[in-house]
Amino acid sequence: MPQKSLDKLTEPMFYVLMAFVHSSMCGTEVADFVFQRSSGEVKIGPATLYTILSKFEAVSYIKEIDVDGRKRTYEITDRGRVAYAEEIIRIKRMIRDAEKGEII
Amino acid sequence: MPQKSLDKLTEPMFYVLMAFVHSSMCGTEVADFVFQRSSGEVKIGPATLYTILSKFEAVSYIKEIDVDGRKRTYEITDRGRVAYAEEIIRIKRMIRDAEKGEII
DNA sequence: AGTATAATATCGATAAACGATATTATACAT
DNA sequence: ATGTATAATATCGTTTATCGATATTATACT
Repeated sequence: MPQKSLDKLTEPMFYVLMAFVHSSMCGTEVADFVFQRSSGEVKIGPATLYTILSKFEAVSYIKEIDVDGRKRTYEITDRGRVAYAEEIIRIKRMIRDAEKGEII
Repeated sequence: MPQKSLDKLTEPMFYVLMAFVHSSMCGTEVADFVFQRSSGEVKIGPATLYTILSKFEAVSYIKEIDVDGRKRTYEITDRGRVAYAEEIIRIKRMIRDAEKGEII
């Protein structure tokens, strides 16, 4: 059977995938990337981070490409790129829907 | 002490507030509004809906303005408008951050 | 009065976030 | 080679949200 996908991403998940679209990296590098890319607005602690990495590996949005001591490096997969692109569409739809209404 | 706010909104919460920005209404009207405004992409069932209404009333994003039999009508508050505006900013920031990177 | 309908409310299970803490592997100093 | 610091990952426990299913309640219409 085909592999399971996540029907939508949460904010931290979205930023984690964004990191891997930028480049392959390990967990702590993801956390740093997200913090910087979001200008310090989004902080992902270890609990959330490694939970998401496990989940993403389980659904094949990322795959491990290197282990060096404790350090595990992941790279995004085609499935991961698709999920990321779909999430961008979903987010943009939210903005469009909001702008259908009155300006507040 | 000042009243508690939600630090961020989920997708269904965002669409519920969007409904009240449009006009005062009751629960089932909210569900219909969200379905239509999102072109059928977002469906909020009763469990999620009334959980969110209770939460929003508790944090004063909406207030009850009429009860007619079972039907309870709510209107958005100033606090609710602020939360909605902040959420739009947050969502737009996600897109901006995504577009800082490579086009995929 | 009895039945249909509209609207709200609740149950129970699943998923996610997150601070705090623990574990593990390497590097560096003495 | 031992000890200590550091980097990186992993897990615990609590809280919050979603959501399908089902139940409850109030009104309207025979």
